[in-house]
Amino acid sequence: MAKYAKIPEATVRRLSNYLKCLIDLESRSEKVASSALIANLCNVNAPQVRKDFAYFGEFGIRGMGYNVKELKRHIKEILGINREWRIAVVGIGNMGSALLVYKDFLKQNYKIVAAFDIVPEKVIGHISERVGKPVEILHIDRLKEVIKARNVEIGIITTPPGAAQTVADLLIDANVKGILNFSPAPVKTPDHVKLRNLFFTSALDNLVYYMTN
Amino acid sequence: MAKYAKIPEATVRRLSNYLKCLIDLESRSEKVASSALIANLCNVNAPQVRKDFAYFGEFGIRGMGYNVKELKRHIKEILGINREWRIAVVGIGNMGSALLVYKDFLKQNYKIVAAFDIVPEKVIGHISERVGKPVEILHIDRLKEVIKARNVEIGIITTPPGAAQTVADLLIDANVKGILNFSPAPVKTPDHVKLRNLFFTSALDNLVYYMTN
DNA sequence: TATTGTGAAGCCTTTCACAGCA
DNA sequence: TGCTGTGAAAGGCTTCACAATA
Repeated sequence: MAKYAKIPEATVRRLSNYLKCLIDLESRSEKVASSALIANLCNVNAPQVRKDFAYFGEFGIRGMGYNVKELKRHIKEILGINREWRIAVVGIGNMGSALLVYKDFLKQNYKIVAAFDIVPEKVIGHISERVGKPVEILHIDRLKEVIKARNVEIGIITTPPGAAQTVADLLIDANVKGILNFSPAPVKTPDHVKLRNLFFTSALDNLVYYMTN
Repeated sequence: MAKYAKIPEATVRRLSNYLKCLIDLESRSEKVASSALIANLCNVNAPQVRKDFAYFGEFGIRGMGYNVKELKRHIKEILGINREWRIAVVGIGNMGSALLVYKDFLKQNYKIVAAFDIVPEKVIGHISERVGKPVEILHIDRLKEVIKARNVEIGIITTPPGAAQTVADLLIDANVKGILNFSPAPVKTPDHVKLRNLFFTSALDNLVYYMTN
């Protein structure tokens, strides 16, 4: 851990975008990409791209560009996603059940190995009708036990906002190391449990700001 | 438009977080909040909060804090979300149908007034079973016509990645002013159509980076 | 007294220009 | 020749300390 020198937060944020572009390039059988091409695809500029990559080594080829496959591997390594991460989803409403079958997670080594709800009987129906039963929905009472048994490290919260903090506390108590909160309520975690809030309306708010101003 | 002086991008990003906190405070009947309280709820620090608010006026009360309701109104105004925004969702799979009934959109004046798919007959079934029929699912051939008729300004893309750019081009041609892309493929728009990509896996990538490092 | 609003300092990030290399 | 890697400069953002004031 802490294998690389201090990398700017902004760079870390861009790395997963670069990764998306590289996956796209790979799917189009492109072997090599210049910083200018990547910059164009990711809506940044070329020196930025080069500087970002330079933080974790020199592996471009002067006069040519970057090897797509190799670069992809490097980025995955630096982000720490070059291995499987086991995830639990809590709150199996519309959003939660959509995540349970979200294909992009699987592609990227994110594996949902547990799902919880406060009324599991209620939700099993509509999920199995639509998408089969990707993972059994369990009562939230079993959260701690199952999270330990299945080596879950990340919890995703997709409950209504009122329940978000309660669920976060359950996840923290069950020793997850990170929480991704999709519910539109801010949640608090202690320092040793990393947190990311993903508010859909924030993305819209941001879009609207730049549409208006 | 451009009513306020240049506001840092980072500040704009934080504004919708502050808004979420204020909504939360309001629901707990808090009338006044200090910068320290807001900072704590939003995981930033107090001078940051004050500076952010100071960009668009002076409306704190020294010795007291900020009036929650008034502050909320101000932030909504600056973000441009003090009016209804009409949205179309394209691609009614699991994620798309979850968005169609996403309650937080409604609460915040975001109104989904159109939904499109390439096989509308196929998806109507599973949606109506689960959540009623919030809005009729139409064939994507009617996108341009319906978007104009219903005054849609924002398009949300929830198709598989392979279709994302094609759909973006349709939306651009139909004269939307902004696009929110949920599909895990980068999309390009001309300068006059604002774009925001919302990659779920990026949030996880980011979380994992800070869990690992 | 408590808390805001803010200039100035410090820090971090981006951009630039070009040396270095395939 | 073309594109990377990078030091230095510029720019932007955050933090700090404190004056202002309800």
